[in-house]
Amino acid sequence: MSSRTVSNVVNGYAKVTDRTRERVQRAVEELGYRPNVLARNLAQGKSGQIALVVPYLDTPYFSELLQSVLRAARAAGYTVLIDQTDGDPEHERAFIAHGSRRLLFDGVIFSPLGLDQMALADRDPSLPLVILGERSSDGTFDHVGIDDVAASRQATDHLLGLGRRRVAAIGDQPYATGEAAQLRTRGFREAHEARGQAVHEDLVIGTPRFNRPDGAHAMARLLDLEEPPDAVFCYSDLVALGAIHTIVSRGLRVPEDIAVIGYDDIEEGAFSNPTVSTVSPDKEWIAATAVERLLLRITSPTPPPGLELRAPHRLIIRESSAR
Amino acid sequence: MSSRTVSNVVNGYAKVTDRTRERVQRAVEELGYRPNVLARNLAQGKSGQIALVVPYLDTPYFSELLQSVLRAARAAGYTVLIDQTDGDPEHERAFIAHGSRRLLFDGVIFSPLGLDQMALADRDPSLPLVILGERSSDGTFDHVGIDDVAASRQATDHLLGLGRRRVAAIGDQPYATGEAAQLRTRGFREAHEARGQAVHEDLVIGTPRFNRPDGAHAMARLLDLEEPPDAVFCYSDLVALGAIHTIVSRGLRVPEDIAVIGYDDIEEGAFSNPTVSTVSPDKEWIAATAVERLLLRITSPTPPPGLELRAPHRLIIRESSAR
DNA sequence: CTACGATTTTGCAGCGCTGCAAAGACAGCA
DNA sequence: TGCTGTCTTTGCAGCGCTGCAAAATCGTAG
Repeated sequence: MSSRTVSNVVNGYAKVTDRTRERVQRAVEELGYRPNVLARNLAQGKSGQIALVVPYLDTPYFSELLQSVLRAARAAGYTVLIDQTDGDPEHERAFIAHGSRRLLFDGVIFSPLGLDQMALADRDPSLPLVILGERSSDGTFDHVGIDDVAASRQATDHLLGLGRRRVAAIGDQPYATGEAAQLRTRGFREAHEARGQAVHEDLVIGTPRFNRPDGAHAMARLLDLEEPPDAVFCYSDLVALGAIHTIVSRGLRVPEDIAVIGYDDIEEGAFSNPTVSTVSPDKEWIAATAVERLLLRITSPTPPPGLELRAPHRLIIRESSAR
Repeated sequence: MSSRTVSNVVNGYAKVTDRTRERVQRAVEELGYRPNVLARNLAQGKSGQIALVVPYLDTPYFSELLQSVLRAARAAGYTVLIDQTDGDPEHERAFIAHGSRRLLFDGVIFSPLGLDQMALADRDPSLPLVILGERSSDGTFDHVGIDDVAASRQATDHLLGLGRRRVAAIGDQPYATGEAAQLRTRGFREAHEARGQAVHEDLVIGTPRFNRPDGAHAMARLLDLEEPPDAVFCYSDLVALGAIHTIVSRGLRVPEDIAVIGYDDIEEGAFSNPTVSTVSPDKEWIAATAVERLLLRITSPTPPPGLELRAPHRLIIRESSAR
């Protein structure tokens, strides 16, 4: 009973007689043998791990996503290693750049924040990569995300359809790394155009990030205007929650005085007061697809073409923008 | 220039002449050499990874914790591998039981939910382990957590101090795996005793988990009572947010009609409407201490004694229980 | 110029597994 | 019984690194 035979049995590989299989299994049982993952990794040159790299882990959107990624990876026998970049371009680059720590993981699902399209191109081409969010694929990796422009157009149109005429947008980021924000702003504008309405440029507010304090501050600025908005399209649910916090603390009502819609559909928005209307991306679909494509990329002998994968999304109308 | 010498330089080890060091570094640079982590792992029998195992990753408390753990681990040159157990006892056991996948990680920071003290004892004793939450140490692992009884006593006392006389508790779990809940219930009772008040037994409500829907349902049951409570101590902030959601949707006011206090101090509670009073455990301290103890346990030749480490906590009073 | 101790470099073995190809076992048929 | 073809088992090499001990080098003293 050679070690090689044991290996065959343990891995379910190859042709093994039922008799041998049983004998080995009994021995394994008795001796409490456990295969050494490290040795297997070395011999195969693979780690059986994938990395999920996101800017912030305490952002509900990402932690909800992480959960789904974890599930999908586990189903395929992979473990998940995580890292948070804080949006730091250097840190982000290190992860995808030439080799770096490589080998710890067989592939990466990456949600870039600080890296623009240029920096993304300069990467280790042998590292299987799936990008989430708003960088478009250059053909060497897959990109999974919803159609931001369309979703933003729908959200904005919903507010305009309510009869609101001074619709604000919170979250614009008019610089190279703010692609996601810019797509949403584009959708915001398209919705106005489609209805023949002019965008109130003073109501388009930028924020450094997409979290609660950002939303709260931006909203305060909007309320300080001579003519405050009567509706707000927020580029994330957290921004929306921050904005609502400010509105309410100023004694105004949502949605009566100001209607609000967010983006991401985090659970929190379904229980807040008021509940928050939102653009709901299908996170389960995104996670499952990202993992599936990544594993394909890892196991495929020839690199598959880089795909642009559009996840489904829908508008969820709750109290914050009810009629 | 042997491979062994390169190894010495790369690891900063041993006595190496400046001249050799330089020569090696130049070569490394030119050839773009990267050490193979997998091989090093095998040779050393370590993986340089620690695992963080929690019941739910989309719970803000855990994702905020994860973030701090990640930071601490990274500072020590370790990568973090995560797993979510969904509170499944089998899954939890597999992680700490004899060997299991072992070797993928050098140690585990574990927040058990489905495992009682008994099951916890039956584990691979060679696996460095730090427990978070409410299992007490049996001397072979460290335990990090706040003093739940004291914290709960303080929270309840705060409500009683507001002059409220019908104080409810949401989150009790009177079964083996509900230790955390039971400690909080004990604190709840102690606070009543200290003030010579009787606990209204019908106002102590159990919940299967500690999330928003649980809080919302439990609150609905409380409001359906003949004599509803005028204050509620919730065993998590999510429960509190769910409860507030129900209260408000029934047309009642927080804190005027019902005061609410939660537990965990998640960011959400600072921006909700109303903002939520809470028991704030020092998460940064917990994460840093857990990682520190775990690494000590991993690197120490003789296993250090299992410590009970009490993290600091404080009461944060916000709108939901303002006077 | 040789000898010796101290320091740096090198070589070898081995971590435990898998890929590959050779060896062995077995069954069928002449 | 002997031979062939097929299927199963085995042995060896090697993944790339580190621990250990031997070999080489260097500096200094006799």
